[in-house]
Amino acid sequence: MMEKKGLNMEDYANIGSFPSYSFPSVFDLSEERSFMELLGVQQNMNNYSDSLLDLPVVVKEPPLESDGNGKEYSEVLNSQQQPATPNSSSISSASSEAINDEHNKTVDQTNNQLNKQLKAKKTNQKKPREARIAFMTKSEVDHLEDGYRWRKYGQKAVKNSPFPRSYYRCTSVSCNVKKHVERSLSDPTIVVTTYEGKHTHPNPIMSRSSAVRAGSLLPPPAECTTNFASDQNYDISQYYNQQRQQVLFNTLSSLGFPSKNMNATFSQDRPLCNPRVQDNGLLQDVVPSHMFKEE
DNA sequence: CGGTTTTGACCAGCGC
DNA sequence: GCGCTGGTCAAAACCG
Repeated sequence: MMEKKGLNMEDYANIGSFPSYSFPSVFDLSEERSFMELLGVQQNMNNYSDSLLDLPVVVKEPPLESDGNGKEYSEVLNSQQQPATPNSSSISSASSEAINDEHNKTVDQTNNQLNKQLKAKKTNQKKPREARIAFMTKSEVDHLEDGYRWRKYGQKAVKNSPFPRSYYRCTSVSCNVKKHVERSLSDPTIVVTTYEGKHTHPNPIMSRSSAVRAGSLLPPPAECTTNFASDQNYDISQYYNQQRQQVLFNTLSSLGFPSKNMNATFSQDRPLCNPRVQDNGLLQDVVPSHMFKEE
């Protein structure tokens, strides 16, 4: 079996320029195409770089319309995955196949859900549903900070999984955005966060200076690395967490979530350094532009 | 005290 | 019709 390595600093810096690969970004589900076919995306990606295995899949489900005949599509994007931390590269390397399996399973679950929804659509044309966007993120914490305030309103055990699914609702009045968070069964290091709906209000913590925007796919700036090397109190994994969260922000922005003045910062509690300033720290930095579809 | 989390109950959709 | 499952409700507990 091919040995796979986790992301190192060089990989991390290079993700932003990985070559374009050709696969459909829009999938016609009117043919009841299996989401398993989307695995081809991952398989194709495997041909390019091992490090791409560390990229999460973003599955964007369209809202289910009640009017019937329109074609449905689902878009698969790739956003930056939190790379393995220096101490956890083994997670990435050892779990490359696990991640693929996870992709399989998650995509399969999504497929099953969509098939059900398609079936329901064909029969009853029931109530429409908001578009859903699912993120697979490697994280130690279940509830990833995304800048919005959420109130947990439920938790359910998931069939065939020891990990419960938590349900959250945006706390802003008149904002009906919901999300649910669950851990992957086959790879508990992966958190699957599914957003439903669009926020009707600005992000409450989006007012910080753009000078600390951390949207790039670059390794920690030199001073951070230096600090990391010289200061044991500096947790470089925190930097990567912030990077990942920023990408989550940017991904949401790219997919139509409120994104004006998105000068996010996640570095309030990280005084040792500022991440490299990047004006174009959007998902486009890591995803070929042809993969985007305007709504 | 107000906001959030927890958790059992409830409901709807679906398959058999 | 029944059971299973996902999703939501709401009262109680918790917390700052």
